[in-house]
Amino acid sequence: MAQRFSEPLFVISVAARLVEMHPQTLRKYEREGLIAPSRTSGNLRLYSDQDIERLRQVKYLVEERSMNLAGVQMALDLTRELLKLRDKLDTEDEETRKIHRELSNMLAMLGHIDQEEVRKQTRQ
Amino acid sequence: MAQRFSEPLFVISVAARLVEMHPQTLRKYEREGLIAPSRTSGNLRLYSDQDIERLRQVKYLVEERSMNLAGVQMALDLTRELLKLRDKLDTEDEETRKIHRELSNMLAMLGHIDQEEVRKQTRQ
DNA sequence: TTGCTCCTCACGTCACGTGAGGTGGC
DNA sequence: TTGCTCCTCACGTCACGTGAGGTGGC
Repeated sequence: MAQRFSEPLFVISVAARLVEMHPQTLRKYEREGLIAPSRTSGNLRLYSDQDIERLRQVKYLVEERSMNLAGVQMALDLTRELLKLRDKLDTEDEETRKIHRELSNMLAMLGHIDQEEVRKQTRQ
Repeated sequence: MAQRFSEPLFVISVAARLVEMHPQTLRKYEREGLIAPSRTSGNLRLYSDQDIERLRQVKYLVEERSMNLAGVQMALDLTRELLKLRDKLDTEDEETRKIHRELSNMLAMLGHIDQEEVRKQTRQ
Protein backbone atom coordinates (compact mmCIF):
# COMPACT_ATOMS: atom_id res chain seq x y z
CA MET A 1 0.00 0.00 0.00
CA ALA A 2 1.33 3.41 -0.96
CA GLN A 3 1.88 5.90 1.82
CA ARG A 4 -0.78 8.60 1.69
CA PHE A 5 1.12 11.28 3.59
CA SER A 6 4.81 11.70 4.17
CA GLU A 7 5.62 11.25 7.85
CA PRO A 8 8.57 12.57 9.83
CA LEU A 9 11.55 10.23 10.02
CA PHE A 10 14.43 10.61 12.46
CA VAL A 11 18.00 9.40 12.39
CA ILE A 12 19.19 7.65 15.51
CA SER A 13 20.67 10.69 17.25
CA VAL A 14 17.40 12.60 16.90
CA ALA A 15 15.28 9.62 17.91
CA ALA A 16 17.50 9.05 20.95
CA ARG A 17 17.08 12.67 21.99
CA LEU A 18 13.31 12.53 21.50
CA VAL A 19 12.91 9.55 23.84
CA GLU A 20 15.82 10.48 26.09
CA MET A 21 17.71 7.27 25.60
CA HIS A 22 21.26 6.37 24.59
CA PRO A 23 21.74 5.65 20.88
CA GLN A 24 23.46 2.40 21.79
CA THR A 25 20.37 1.41 23.75
CA LEU A 26 18.23 1.94 20.63
CA ARG A 27 20.61 -0.27 18.61
CA LYS A 28 20.45 -2.90 21.34
CA TYR A 29 16.64 -2.88 21.32
CA GLU A 30 16.71 -3.40 17.58
CA ARG A 31 19.14 -6.31 17.94
CA GLU A 32 16.75 -7.84 20.50
CA GLY A 33 13.81 -7.48 18.12
CA LEU A 34 11.89 -4.91 20.16
CA ILE A 35 11.93 -2.22 17.48
CA ALA A 36 12.45 -2.26 13.72
CA PRO A 37 13.20 1.16 12.23
CA SER A 38 13.45 1.40 8.47
CA ARG A 39 16.78 2.09 6.79
CA THR A 40 18.02 4.49 4.16
CA SER A 41 19.72 3.12 1.07
CA GLY A 42 22.93 4.02 2.91
CA ASN A 43 21.89 1.74 5.82
CA LEU A 44 21.12 4.53 8.29
CA ARG A 45 18.26 3.82 10.71
CA LEU A 46 15.13 5.93 10.28
CA TYR A 47 12.64 6.07 13.15
CA SER A 48 8.97 6.88 12.45
CA ASP A 49 6.52 8.42 14.93
CA GLN A 50 5.20 4.93 15.62
CA ASP A 51 8.73 3.72 16.31
CA ILE A 52 9.15 6.62 18.75
CA GLU A 53 5.89 5.75 20.48
CA ARG A 54 6.93 2.12 20.79
CA LEU A 55 10.29 3.19 22.21
CA ARG A 56 8.47 5.20 24.85
CA GLN A 57 6.44 2.13 25.79
CA VAL A 58 9.59 0.05 26.09
CA LYS A 59 11.24 2.78 28.16
CA TYR A 60 8.27 2.86 30.53
CA LEU A 61 8.21 -0.90 31.02
CA VAL A 62 11.97 -1.05 31.58
CA GLU A 63 12.44 2.02 33.78
CA GLU A 64 9.18 2.31 35.69
CA ARG A 65 8.20 -1.36 35.80
CA SER A 66 11.72 -2.81 36.07
CA MET A 67 11.09 -5.39 33.36
CA ASN A 68 13.84 -6.97 31.28
CA LEU A 69 13.63 -7.05 27.49
CA ALA A 70 12.12 -10.53 27.31
CA GLY A 71 9.33 -9.34 29.59
CA VAL A 72 8.80 -6.18 27.55
CA GLN A 73 8.49 -8.25 24.38
CA MET A 74 5.82 -10.45 25.96
CA ALA A 75 3.99 -7.54 27.60
CA LEU A 76 3.73 -5.71 24.27
CA ASP A 77 2.52 -8.89 22.55
CA LEU A 78 -0.09 -9.57 25.23
CA THR A 79 -1.23 -5.95 25.24
CA ARG A 80 -1.70 -6.04 21.46
CA GLU A 81 -3.76 -9.23 21.87
CA LEU A 82 -5.78 -7.60 24.63
CA LEU A 83 -6.57 -4.52 22.55
CA LYS A 84 -7.58 -6.71 19.61
CA LEU A 85 -10.00 -8.65 21.80
CA ARG A 86 -11.31 -5.43 23.34
CA ASP A 87 -12.01 -4.05 19.85
CA LYS A 88 -13.80 -7.24 18.88
CA LEU A 89 -15.87 -7.03 22.03
CA ASP A 90 -16.81 -3.40 21.32
CA THR A 91 -17.81 -4.33 17.77
CA GLU A 92 -19.97 -7.15 19.05
CA ASP A 93 -21.53 -4.85 21.62
CA GLU A 94 -22.51 -2.46 18.84
CA GLU A 95 -23.86 -5.37 16.79
CA THR A 96 -25.84 -6.61 19.77
CA ARG A 97 -27.33 -3.18 20.40
CA LYS A 98 -28.33 -2.96 16.73
CA ILE A 99 -30.03 -6.34 16.88
CA HIS A 100 -31.77 -5.29 20.09
CA ARG A 101 -33.15 -2.22 18.33
CA GLU A 102 -34.42 -4.34 15.45
CA LEU A 103 -35.88 -6.79 17.91
CA SER A 104 -37.72 -3.96 19.67
CA ASN A 105 -39.20 -2.83 16.37
CA MET A 106 -40.22 -6.35 15.59
CA LEU A 107 -41.87 -6.74 18.97
CA ALA A 108 -43.75 -3.49 18.40
CA MET A 109 -44.94 -4.92 15.09
CA LEU A 110 -46.13 -8.02 16.84
CA GLY A 111 -48.54 -5.90 18.83
CA HIS A 112 -50.70 -6.39 15.75
CA ILE A 113 -50.70 -10.14 16.28
CA ASP A 114 -52.40 -12.27 18.87
CA GLN A 115 -50.01 -12.36 21.86
CA GLU A 116 -50.66 -15.97 22.74
CA GLU A 117 -49.71 -16.91 19.20
CA VAL A 118 -46.39 -15.07 19.62
CA ARG A 119 -45.52 -16.83 22.84
CA LYS A 120 -46.20 -20.22 21.28
CA GLN A 121 -44.15 -19.62 18.17
CA THR A 122 -41.12 -18.01 19.80
CA ARG A 123 -40.81 -20.51 22.61
CA GLN A 124 -38.13 -22.52 20.81
CA MET B 1 -17.18 -19.56 51.78
CA ALA B 2 -16.53 -22.93 53.39
CA GLN B 3 -14.27 -25.31 51.52
CA ARG B 4 -16.36 -28.08 50.02
CA PHE B 5 -13.59 -30.66 49.64
CA SER B 6 -10.28 -30.92 51.43
CA GLU B 7 -7.44 -30.34 48.98
CA PRO B 8 -3.85 -31.51 49.21
CA LEU B 9 -1.47 -29.04 50.84
CA PHE B 10 2.30 -29.25 50.68
CA VAL B 11 5.02 -27.89 52.91
CA ILE B 12 7.81 -26.04 51.15
CA SER B 13 10.17 -28.99 50.71
CA VAL B 14 7.44 -31.06 49.01
CA ALA B 15 6.26 -28.14 46.87
CA ALA B 16 9.86 -27.43 45.82
CA ARG B 17 10.33 -31.07 44.80
CA LEU B 18 7.02 -31.07 42.87
CA VAL B 19 8.01 -28.07 40.75
CA GLU B 20 11.74 -28.87 40.77
CA MET B 21 12.78 -25.57 42.27
CA HIS B 22 14.92 -24.55 45.22
CA PRO B 23 13.00 -23.87 48.45
CA GLN B 24 14.78 -20.52 48.74
CA THR B 25 13.49 -19.63 45.28
CA LEU B 26 9.93 -20.30 46.45
CA ARG B 27 10.48 -18.04 49.46
CA LYS B 28 11.89 -15.36 47.17
CA TYR B 29 8.87 -15.55 44.86
CA GLU B 30 6.63 -15.07 47.86
CA ARG B 31 8.64 -12.06 49.00
CA GLU B 32 8.26 -10.59 45.51
CA GLY B 33 4.50 -11.12 45.59
CA LEU B 34 4.33 -13.74 42.84
CA ILE B 35 2.84 -16.46 45.01
CA ALA B 36 0.95 -16.44 48.31
CA PRO B 37 0.78 -19.86 49.97
CA SER B 38 -1.32 -20.15 53.11
CA ARG B 39 0.31 -20.75 56.48
CA THR B 40 -0.22 -23.12 59.36
CA SER B 41 -0.82 -21.74 62.82
CA GLY B 42 2.88 -22.46 63.37
CA ASN B 43 3.72 -20.18 60.39
CA LEU B 44 4.76 -22.97 58.00
CA ARG B 45 3.97 -22.33 54.33
CA LEU B 46 1.32 -24.58 52.78
CA TYR B 47 1.11 -24.78 48.98
CA SER B 48 -2.17 -25.76 47.30
CA ASP B 49 -2.53 -27.36 43.86
CA GLN B 50 -3.29 -23.92 42.46
CA ASP B 51 -0.14 -22.55 44.06
CA ILE B 52 1.81 -25.39 42.43
CA GLU B 53 0.26 -24.63 39.06
CA ARG B 54 1.11 -20.96 39.40
CA LEU B 55 4.67 -21.85 40.34
CA ARG B 56 4.93 -23.90 37.16
CA GLN B 57 3.78 -20.90 35.14
CA VAL B 58 6.35 -18.68 36.80
CA LYS B 59 9.03 -21.31 36.21
CA TYR B 60 8.14 -21.49 32.52
CA LEU B 61 8.25 -17.71 32.04
CA VAL B 62 11.55 -17.41 33.91
CA GLU B 63 13.40 -20.42 32.50
CA GLU B 64 12.01 -20.82 29.00
CA ARG B 65 11.15 -17.20 28.26
CA SER B 66 14.03 -15.59 30.19
CA MET B 67 11.76 -13.09 31.90
CA ASN B 68 12.60 -11.43 35.21
CA LEU B 69 10.11 -11.41 38.08
CA ALA B 70 8.67 -7.99 37.23
CA GLY B 71 7.90 -9.28 33.74
CA VAL B 72 6.37 -12.48 35.08
CA GLN B 73 4.11 -10.46 37.35
CA MET B 74 2.87 -8.35 34.45
CA ALA B 75 2.55 -11.32 32.07
CA LEU B 76 0.38 -13.20 34.56
CA ASP B 77 -1.75 -10.09 35.15
CA LEU B 78 -2.21 -9.47 31.42
CA THR B 79 -2.97 -13.12 30.78
CA ARG B 80 -5.64 -13.10 33.47
CA GLU B 81 -7.15 -10.00 31.86
CA LEU B 82 -7.00 -11.64 28.44
CA LEU B 83 -8.80 -14.77 29.65
CA LYS B 84 -11.45 -12.66 31.34
CA LEU B 85 -12.11 -10.76 28.09
CA ARG B 86 -12.11 -14.01 26.12
CA ASP B 87 -14.75 -15.43 28.46
CA LYS B 88 -16.84 -12.32 28.12
CA LEU B 89 -16.57 -12.53 24.35
CA ASP B 90 -17.69 -16.16 24.38
CA THR B 91 -20.65 -15.28 26.58
CA GLU B 92 -21.65 -12.46 24.25
CA ASP B 93 -21.32 -14.75 21.26
CA GLU B 94 -23.77 -17.14 22.91
CA GLU B 95 -26.09 -14.23 23.73
CA THR B 96 -25.91 -12.97 20.13
CA ARG B 97 -26.74 -16.40 18.76
CA LYS B 98 -29.73 -16.60 21.10
CA ILE B 99 -30.99 -13.20 19.97
CA HIS B 100 -30.50 -14.24 16.36
CA ARG B 101 -32.67 -17.30 16.95
CA GLU B 102 -35.37 -15.15 18.52
CA LEU B 103 -35.11 -12.70 15.66
CA SER B 104 -35.57 -15.52 13.15
CA ASN B 105 -38.69 -16.62 14.94
CA MET B 106 -40.00 -13.06 14.95
CA LEU B 107 -39.30 -12.69 11.27
CA ALA B 108 -41.20 -15.92 10.60
CA MET B 109 -44.10 -14.45 12.57
CA LEU B 110 -44.01 -11.35 10.45
CA GLY B 111 -44.77 -13.43 7.43
CA HIS B 112 -48.34 -12.93 8.62
CA ILE B 113 -48.04 -9.17 8.24
CA ASP B 114 -47.95 -7.00 5.18
CA GLN B 115 -44.25 -6.78 4.16
CA GLU B 116 -44.36 -3.15 3.13
CA GLU B 117 -45.66 -2.29 6.59
CA VAL B 118 -42.69 -4.11 8.15
CA ARG B 119 -40.14 -2.24 6.09
CA LYS B 120 -41.68 1.09 7.01
CA GLN B 121 -41.80 0.42 10.75
CA THR B 122 -38.36 -1.15 11.16
CA ARG B 123 -36.52 1.46 9.13
CA GLN B 124 -35.51 3.47 12.20
C1' DT C 1 16.61 -36.19 69.64
C1' DT C 2 16.29 -35.66 64.45
C1' DG C 3 14.72 -33.28 60.47
C1' DC C 4 12.26 -30.12 59.18
C1' DT C 5 10.95 -25.02 59.22
C1' DC C 6 11.83 -19.97 59.77
C1' DC C 7 14.83 -15.96 58.70
C1' DT C 8 19.06 -13.04 56.89
C1' DC C 9 23.37 -12.55 54.59
C1' DA C 10 26.59 -13.37 50.87
C1' DC C 11 28.29 -14.58 46.51
C1' DG C 12 28.59 -16.11 41.47
C1' DT C 13 26.35 -15.35 37.13
C1' DC C 14 24.16 -12.93 33.72
C1' DA C 15 21.45 -9.13 31.39
C1' DC C 16 21.53 -4.45 30.56
C1' DG C 17 23.11 0.26 29.82
C1' DT C 18 26.73 2.75 28.19
C1' DG C 19 31.25 4.14 26.83
C1' DA C 20 35.47 3.48 23.84
C1' DG C 21 37.47 2.54 19.56
C1' DG C 22 37.91 2.01 14.75
C1' DT C 23 35.28 2.45 10.06
C1' DG C 24 32.97 4.54 6.22
C1' DG C 25 29.90 7.39 3.56
C1' DC C 26 26.46 11.48 3.35
C1' DT D 1 36.98 18.37 6.04
C1' DT D 2 33.59 17.77 9.96
C1' DG D 3 30.05 15.26 12.24
C1' DC D 4 27.43 11.99 11.82
C1' DT D 5 26.66 6.85 11.07
C1' DC D 6 27.92 1.83 11.26
C1' DC D 7 29.79 -2.04 14.02
C1' DT D 8 32.16 -4.81 18.08
C1' DC D 9 34.16 -5.12 22.55
C1' DA D 10 34.39 -4.22 27.46
C1' DC D 11 33.03 -3.00 31.92
C1' DG D 12 30.09 -1.54 36.07
C1' DT D 13 25.71 -2.45 38.14
C1' DC D 14 21.99 -5.00 39.54
C1' DA D 15 18.57 -8.95 39.76
C1' DC D 16 18.32 -13.63 40.54
C1' DG D 17 19.32 -18.28 42.15
C1' DT D 18 21.28 -20.64 45.68
C1' DG D 19 24.09 -21.87 49.54
C1' DA D 20 25.56 -21.08 54.48
C1' DG D 21 24.48 -20.13 59.10
C1' DG D 22 21.86 -19.67 63.16
C1' DT D 23 16.93 -20.31 65.23
C1' DG D 24 12.85 -22.55 66.90
C1' DG D 25 8.94 -25.59 67.17
C1' DC D 26 6.28 -29.81 65.27
